[in-house]
Amino acid sequence: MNKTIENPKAPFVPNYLLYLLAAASEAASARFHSHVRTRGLRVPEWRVMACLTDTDGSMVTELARYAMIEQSRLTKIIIQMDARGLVSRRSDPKDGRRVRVFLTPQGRALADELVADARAHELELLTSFQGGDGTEIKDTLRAL
Amino acid sequence: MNKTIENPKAPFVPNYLLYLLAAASEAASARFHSHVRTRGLRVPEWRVMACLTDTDGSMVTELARYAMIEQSRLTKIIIQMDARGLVSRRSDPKDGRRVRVFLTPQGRALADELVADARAHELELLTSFQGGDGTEIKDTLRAL
DNA sequence: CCAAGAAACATGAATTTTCATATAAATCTT
DNA sequence: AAGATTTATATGAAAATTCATGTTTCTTGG
Repeated sequence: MNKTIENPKAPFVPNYLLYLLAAASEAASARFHSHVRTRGLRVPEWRVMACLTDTDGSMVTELARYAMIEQSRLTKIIIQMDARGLVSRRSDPKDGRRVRVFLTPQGRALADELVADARAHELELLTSFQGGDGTEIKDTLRAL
Repeated sequence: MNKTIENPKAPFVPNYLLYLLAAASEAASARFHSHVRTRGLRVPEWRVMACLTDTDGSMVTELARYAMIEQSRLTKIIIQMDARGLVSRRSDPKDGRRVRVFLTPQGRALADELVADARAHELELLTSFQGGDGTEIKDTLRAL
């Protein structure tokens, strides 16, 4: 009874969409994430910075949604980043409950640099693995 | 139709491949992951179970690669799952360093059930969002 | 206007995760 | 075959994350 010859069932995991998505995300990100760490940021911090380059001054809850980070976790991350001088937190004058988060000049400098690196890395990925501009993959991913 | 003219500052994040990958993975997984939790498992535990349905009896390091979980973390997860009776750990008689991990009957029952649920969920996802069998998306993801 | 409820953040305790390193068993070297 | 090296897993302390809930500040119906 040789299992290899007999084996009628295909493995589940390597063909499972959610696994492929997670694996692709991991694989595609690994190199850049380690670049991020060499710049002294952890991945969630980088996400926050990247989001802030788009929506500087957004409130914590908005930022949490945008960066896909749970709120209480984000609060703690932001407090640390504030302490490191990467962002500043100011309460919204129109609504005292809200805390708006801004990049500091130092934070912006780092963010801009990393965004540029990210763009370069993305370009590399897309050209080396697909040749195109990624429109197709991206549209597919957006559909999910 | 020229985005650049209408909106000179196109946002970075929503068009960034690594973000789209992470977001797609999150979004696609959210529902099923919460199903997994209702069955009393955390996501990494589910990953371990799913991998073991494919490669029951694999060693910790192999399992770590397959499940995309760092080794020392996996060791701790497996120890917990062992305590809960979901898996059993036996050292390899051929190589005393290795620890082979097996699903217990109880673990296998749960795993089989969840894999079936996962397949059903995957089918739902693919038909509702694409209509096809997902071959195309999957091939694209594998390429990354 | 006031009380009740909702929204936005913060907080604390329990749990997980990470990172570096310890331990132990095989393999290689000479 | 002893010592050195590598491989496999475990462990411990520090740090991060989760979950439930607390606090403060708006909002709204009566």
